[in-house]
This record gives sequence, C-alpha cells and structure tokens, in this order.
Amino acid sequence: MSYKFGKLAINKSELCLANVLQAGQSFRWIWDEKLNQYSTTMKIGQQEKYSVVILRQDEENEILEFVAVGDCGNQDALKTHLMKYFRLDVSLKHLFDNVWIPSDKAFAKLSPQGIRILAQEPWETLISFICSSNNNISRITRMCNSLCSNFGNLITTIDGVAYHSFPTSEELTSRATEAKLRELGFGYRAKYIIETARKLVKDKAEANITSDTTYLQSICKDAQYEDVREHLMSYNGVGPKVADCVCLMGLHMDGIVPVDVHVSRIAKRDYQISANKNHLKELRTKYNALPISRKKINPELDHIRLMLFKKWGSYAGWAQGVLFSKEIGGTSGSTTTGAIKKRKWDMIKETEAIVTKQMKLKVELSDLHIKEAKID
DNA sequence: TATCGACCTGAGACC
DNA sequence: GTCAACAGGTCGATA
Repeated sequence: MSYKFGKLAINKSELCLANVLQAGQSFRWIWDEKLNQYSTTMKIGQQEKYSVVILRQDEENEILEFVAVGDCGNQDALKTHLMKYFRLDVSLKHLFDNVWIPSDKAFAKLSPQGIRILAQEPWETLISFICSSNNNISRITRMCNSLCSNFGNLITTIDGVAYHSFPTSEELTSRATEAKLRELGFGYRAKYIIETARKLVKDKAEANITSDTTYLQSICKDAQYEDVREHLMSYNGVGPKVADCVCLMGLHMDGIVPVDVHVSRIAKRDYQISANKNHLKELRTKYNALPISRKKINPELDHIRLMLFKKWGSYAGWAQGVLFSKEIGGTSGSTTTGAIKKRKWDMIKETEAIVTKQMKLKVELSDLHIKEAKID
C-alpha cells in the first residue's frame, strides 16, 4: 500500500530514528526492514483516539517523512505533533556547543548523533518502565506489544499486522488480571501493572479526571519535582529509577537523570562522583517529610543524580541519554557509528502470530464449551 | 534504617 | 544445549 507522506527537513545529527526509537526510550515502534520505515499507534495532539503513524528517514536528503494511516485529515496536525514528540524545539548542536562541551570535556570527543529525549505519553511511559525492571529491551518491547494486542483496542490492520491502542488504566483493570499477565510472561511485574492501573483509576476518580494522560500531567501542576516523584513512587513497582524515567520522558522534566547501574558506573568512573557522610545526611533530612521517598530513595544514587544535574544543567537528562547510548553501545547491539541495531519486523510478526494463535485457541475453546453446554 | 535475597524470563555467550 | 557475581529495579523480610 502506498501513502502520501508529509515531509520535514531535519538533519540526521539532530534526529536519528534508529537511535531514538529503538534505544530503550520507547518500546512500541516497529521497524520494517524491507520498507525501511517505522510504525506505531499514537494519539495525535489532543485527540483521545489512536492513529497508526508511519515514519521514514531520507538520510541522503535529511528529510523525515511521515503519514498517519486512515487519518485523511490534517497532515499539519501530525507534523506539529511529531515536532513536539521529537522535541524539535531543542537543538542538540546548541546543547553540545554551548552547554555540555564548555562544562564537560567528555562531550568534546563526541558529536550529536541524533540522540534526543522523546516527549512520550506519560501513562504508557509509566507502564513500559514498570516492565523494564530487571529486564532487557527486546523483552520489554514484546511485553508492551503484548499489552496492546491483548488488552488494547484494534485500530486497523496493515499488511497483515494488527495495530492496537495502548490500553488505558480502565481497560487494564477490566480486561487483565495478574494471572493473565503472568501467563503472558510478565513475571513478577504482573502484580505491579494491575495494582498501578487500579490505583490510577481510583486517583483519577478522586480528582474527577477521566484521562490517564491528563491526570498524570496534572500532578506536575504547581508541584516540585520531589513531590511529583513522591507521587509516582506511590504506585507499586515504581521506584526512583522508574519514576525518574517517567519524569524525563513522560513529563518533560529535561533536567532529571534516571540513575541506573550504568549511569552510576559512568558517574563513579568518569566523574569520580561519590557521596560523603554529609551529603547522605543532608539528603536523608531533605526526604524526612516525604515518607515514600524516605523509604524508596537510595541517597547515594540520588547524590549522583544531583551532581550530574549540577554538571550538565537543565538538559541533564538529555546529556545522560547521549552518554548512556555510548556506554551501552557494545552490549545492546549498536554499531560503531553509534547507530543502535534495529530490531526485526519478523519478531513483531512472530508476536502477532502467537497472539492470533492464542485468540484462535480461545475461540475454539469457547466453541467447545458451547457445544458441551448444549449436550448437557 | 540499612542490607540483602527473591523475583520472571529468555537473548546471547559459551561449550 | 546449557546457564548466569545475566539484564536499564523493586519489594519486603530481617537484624
């Protein structure tokens, strides 16, 4: 099927699809090897309904091509949406030249490789990163796709691949159970997902808000970062790392550095950051009034987050993204040029095939039950 | 309040 | 075919 793509001029050093869509920020973009294009479902602008969005990058002419399938209307609306999604208001070149290189020698050896932080939907970000604990990218991707195909709504089918919405908190609480999620391979995260969805439904009702997006955005209103993180950590399965990922990628808090084992290693090895007794004492005092933070936050890692913010400034989260890609390059399949190895379309098709088979089995089983009931 | 083991699963390294 | 001082954490029991 051929579509009429819109076009957006963008230098590859400012945006590299391979480096941002499959490098562990977002887990629902599918890469089609043959057509060299990416697709996913997303809500465009303020719309509540999902559309299938297809992207491809004409690297020679430095053009991003985009189309929303089934959405006959507004290419301009999609263009505006994508500019926000990719945060194209932020210039990586400017950050390198004027912010990071002057304050950090490590950046002088690097160049922008189109690695930027996405502005993702906060609910999807929350659930995706709950899935990320103790896990690897390919399995998180499979889990997110499994959530959509099992509990989301069918949007459309293109070339034999079914595209679904990401299930809302209500859809998850009404359609999924911990047992079902465990059956689908979520392991111990099954409980976290169900409990988080239930709490969000309750929180929204109390705030008289219907949309997951609107609710999670509302907790930032007139709130300090520490309070937003405290709120996010009130959900089961959400610790400081996951909360910080939601702040950075779902709630546009560009200065937040999620500290995991890799960032912690970078901080100690390359910046000799380590907390002394006074630092730790100060942080414990700081979180005295926040019961969840007091319980869940590791002061040593929090010290690293603060020191990196001090070093890199208000876009510290973006700087972390750049160094992180470089750090894990060798272990997560990136190439020497910094491009993250793309995952195969085949894998998604395989997931689809499994889901279709499961659905077929369910239909057969229910037919069998009907027959048995008739015999009875 | 600090520490530490348990938790699901499977890609990928190794033989 | 097997296996793990895995892998982008979090929770809860214990001392």
